[in-house]
Amino acid sequence: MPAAVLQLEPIDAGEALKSRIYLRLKKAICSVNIYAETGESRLDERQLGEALGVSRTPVREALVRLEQEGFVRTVPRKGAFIIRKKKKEILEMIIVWAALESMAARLITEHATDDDISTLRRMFAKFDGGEVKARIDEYSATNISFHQAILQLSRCELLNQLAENLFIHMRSIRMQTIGDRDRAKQSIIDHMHIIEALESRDADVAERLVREHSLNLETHVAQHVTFLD
Amino acid sequence: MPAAVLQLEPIDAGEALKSRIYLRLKKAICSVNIYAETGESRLDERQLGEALGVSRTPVREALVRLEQEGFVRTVPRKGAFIIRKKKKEILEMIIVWAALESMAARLITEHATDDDISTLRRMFAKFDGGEVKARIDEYSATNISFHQAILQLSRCELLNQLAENLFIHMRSIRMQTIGDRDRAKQSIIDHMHIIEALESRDADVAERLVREHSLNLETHVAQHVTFLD
DNA sequence: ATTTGGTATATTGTATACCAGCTTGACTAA
DNA sequence: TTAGTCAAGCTGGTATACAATATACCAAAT
Repeated sequence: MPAAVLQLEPIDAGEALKSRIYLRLKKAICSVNIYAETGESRLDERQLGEALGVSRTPVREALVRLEQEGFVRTVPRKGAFIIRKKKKEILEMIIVWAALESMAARLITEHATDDDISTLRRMFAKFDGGEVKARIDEYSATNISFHQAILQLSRCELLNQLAENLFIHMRSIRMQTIGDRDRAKQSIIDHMHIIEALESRDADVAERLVREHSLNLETHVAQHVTFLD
Repeated sequence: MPAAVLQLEPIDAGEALKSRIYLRLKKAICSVNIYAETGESRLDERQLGEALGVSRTPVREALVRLEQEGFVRTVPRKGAFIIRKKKKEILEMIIVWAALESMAARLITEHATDDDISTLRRMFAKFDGGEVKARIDEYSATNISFHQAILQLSRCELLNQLAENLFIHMRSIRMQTIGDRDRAKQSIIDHMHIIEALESRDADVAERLVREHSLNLETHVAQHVTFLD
């Protein structure tokens, strides 16, 4: 006699402790790690393990991953510290970001649907009046979402993944520079031009505009940012 | 009295076992991991530790790093396996590589010395005769070195670092496609154009040529490569 | 003979034990 | 008072022990 056929999902046997710990720590770091922070930032393995109810081993493996991603630095015999990037490293990150995001823009012109692109335009609808400066915090969030959306719409997972690790730092930088001079106003203008290029499916222009937008940020940081180092 | 100021290099306080193991394993994987390999590719923690004369713990931490970088995949309760990328992932890597290398080319036109750039040209001197196909293996090595050199001359550490992790896969792909059709011949032509653009410090052209050179590889792989999956 | 279930074994995941190197602070001597 | 030394205890690095699970093999039943 035939056995009864049950439709069963395979149970998720894994995503072991180390992965869950990794995600917890990353989340915690991302929500704290503002460059404004001043205090010491050492992560005590025993303390973390105790707080999470596990031993040091999986905590250490999570820390190794975080180190590999550039979120923490472990000094032999001293411990793991949340990283605050040097200005030079920030500038390099912006350059790499420019490379990744401009390629993403190129891919969008080739692969994305019109509907996808229209979501970008809708993000800025509420700032049509032009009073950007008055709602600078709100605009800052939109600004950041815009750049994240560019990466996601590229439909290139690897591009997304690499950008993701730069993102936490980029977010801090963008938040702390958006208020300078009339960068917000220029930002919204740049974004509109980028959207127009995407809508007209002009890969070369879209790529160039995105790159220049990022590299402008790089120049600005190089010249005016003093809160690093 | 003011203390004498001595310029002292910080001594290398360790680079603990896990780092050295990590480098060893990475090197070993890079030198073996050809997509031609067929056999099982599991890495036995105990065995590795024994071979290196250490316990499993530092081996595991090295494996976590390698996993994070995409060289191995660990399956819960089963172990770590050297990764063979799917075709889709290879294509994404080539796209990301194009983004990184084209940005590197741009940076070269801005930062590199004439002497730096001349080293690129010298790499191809021995193939001046045009008999590339006869020495395809030798040319393949030069081809790969060329792309590596572009990244290095950019003087952007982060760009280099990110490209480094894609490199092992790119190398395999390049080695296995350089013999197809007359790709070698076209390759050397492309490279010369790239060098000319760099020499004339034309950022836009250099960037475009590098990008197109990579994306041509992507198209070729998409259409003709069958040894994946 | 084939299939099924159990058991033995091997291997990873996690916890704990132990070691080495710093850091700190107190005590002593100049 | 100050500098120097020594000891104790933190803290991370490594090794090992224990638990959980996957795989392979074998025996028994149909």
